[in-house]
Amino acid sequence: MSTPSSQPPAQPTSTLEEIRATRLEKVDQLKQLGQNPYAYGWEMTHHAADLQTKFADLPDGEEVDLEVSIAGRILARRVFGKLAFFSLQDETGTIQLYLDKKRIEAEMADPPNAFNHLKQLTDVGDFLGVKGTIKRTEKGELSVYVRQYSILTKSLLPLPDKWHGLTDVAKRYRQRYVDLIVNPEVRETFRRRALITAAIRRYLDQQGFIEIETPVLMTEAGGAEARPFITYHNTLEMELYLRIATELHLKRLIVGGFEKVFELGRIFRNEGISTRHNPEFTTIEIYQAYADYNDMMALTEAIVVYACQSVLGILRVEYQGQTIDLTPPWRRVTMHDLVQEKTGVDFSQFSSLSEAKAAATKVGIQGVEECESIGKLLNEAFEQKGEETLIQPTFVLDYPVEISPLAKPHRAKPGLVERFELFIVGRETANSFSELTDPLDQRQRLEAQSARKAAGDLEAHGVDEDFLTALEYGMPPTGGLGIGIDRLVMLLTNSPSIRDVIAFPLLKPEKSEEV
RNA sequence: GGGUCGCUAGCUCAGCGGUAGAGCACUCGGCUUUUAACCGAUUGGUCCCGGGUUCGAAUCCCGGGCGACCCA
Repeated sequence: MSTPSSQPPAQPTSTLEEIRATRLEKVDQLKQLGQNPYAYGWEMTHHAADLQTKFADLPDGEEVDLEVSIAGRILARRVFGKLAFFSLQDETGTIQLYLDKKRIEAEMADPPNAFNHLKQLTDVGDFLGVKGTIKRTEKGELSVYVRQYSILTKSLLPLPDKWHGLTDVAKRYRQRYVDLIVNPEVRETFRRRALITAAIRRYLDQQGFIEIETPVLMTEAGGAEARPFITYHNTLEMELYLRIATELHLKRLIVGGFEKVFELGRIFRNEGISTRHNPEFTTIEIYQAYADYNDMMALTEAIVVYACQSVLGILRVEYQGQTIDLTPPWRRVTMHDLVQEKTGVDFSQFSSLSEAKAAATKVGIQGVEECESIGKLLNEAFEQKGEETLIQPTFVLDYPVEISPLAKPHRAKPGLVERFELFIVGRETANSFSELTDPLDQRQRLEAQSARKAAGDLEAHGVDEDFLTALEYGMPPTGGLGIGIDRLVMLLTNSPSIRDVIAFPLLKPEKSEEV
């Protein structure tokens, strides 16, 4: 006895493999119809956002006799018997497609039954090019009333749930392209990041700075205290380091006669990963001849203000529930004064290390015993009691010489250097000095560091002899400034994690390879 | 490095010792004003991996992997 059935039995199509197979069949069907499922291009006249703006005032139910041509990815399909609505997403936003069987089949000879093929052969995720007129539907949705369409690229894999989207954090970072498709705010973050770096370059260009690219591969890491990545050059048969800073090369350019140089680029530090640290990150370092750290403070304010205005248009920034006011001038406070303010201890009074240690212990500073100088103790007290309290932008000035091997001695305060760091939301966002130009002093400081490297300090580096040679030719008085671009972008995009502002952050592979 | 939490269908999640579930997506049928379309039907699983306890483990225990948050 046969089962009376007018319907073909439904095939299982729910697993990823089945969905992919179903869509590959559609690819074949398109080819059989003479349609290329992987087209070569599309002539666009408009983007979604242009149309939404241009026809913002078009009344419900009205059509405009303007032929437009757009393209994008199908994000949603609402299909009826002889009518369908698709949501199409391009880089600028989304717009609805109004797909009417009667109209499409009157306009399109190829393929035959164009409306039915559209229903059967398209999926959410496909790229579609359409031509049509503008109409706001009775229900008030601005739409392109389609005359002709072309499937530009078939998508083989299903997108995440249209309502809940993709929330699994690891998956968002591992498959950022999916994250970008379904989470519009992620695209906005990276668009803003581009606006910020473009604004910074534009500002510096206006001020007469030029950008010069310096080596990433170095025979000796330097310019900062950090563990470097080590790589290997085959034909030279030597180990090379990935740069941990751009400082030493940019200063060579100042020696060479450039007066205003910078580089905005990637540096690499072989250290831990956290919401504030990625092994590769972006800094800008800027050097200006005949300037000092006071000039650099003004430049820092100017750059950050310009970038913020360019991307947000205001200077009061909402960040994770706090309001950060970037209106200059920003607070300037010496490290000594700040530590005294936070702990009640005036470290400039002490004449002996033991005296200072006793006072530091008394106010609850940890790790006092490891500090071998008053300067390190002061810095320890600042990091433990000061840093995280600096929510509004604050320049902290005049650091101990012990932790600042590339900065010029303070012109008035013995034991200190002319250096500042900028803190915003408790995070170090910029670092600057009046650059050390005395080659003999510089040699002493680098050799002391080199001795620490020999003693096993993995964050210390050997002496860069060529850099010292450059200084011996003579470097003019110079102000230097470094800004952490990722942290600035976090602030201006209200992103809690550095991974939110790096398109492809480093993650461990999901499955460990054979060991 | 330490602590806490998480990992179940393509996506979002429930189930917490007794036959693996829901919504969405997919597939099929219907439908010319939807927008999380709707109605009906079908389908879909290495419950992160490996051990152990148990008559029986997604569930309990141990180890491992990956991630999130906090701490150093």
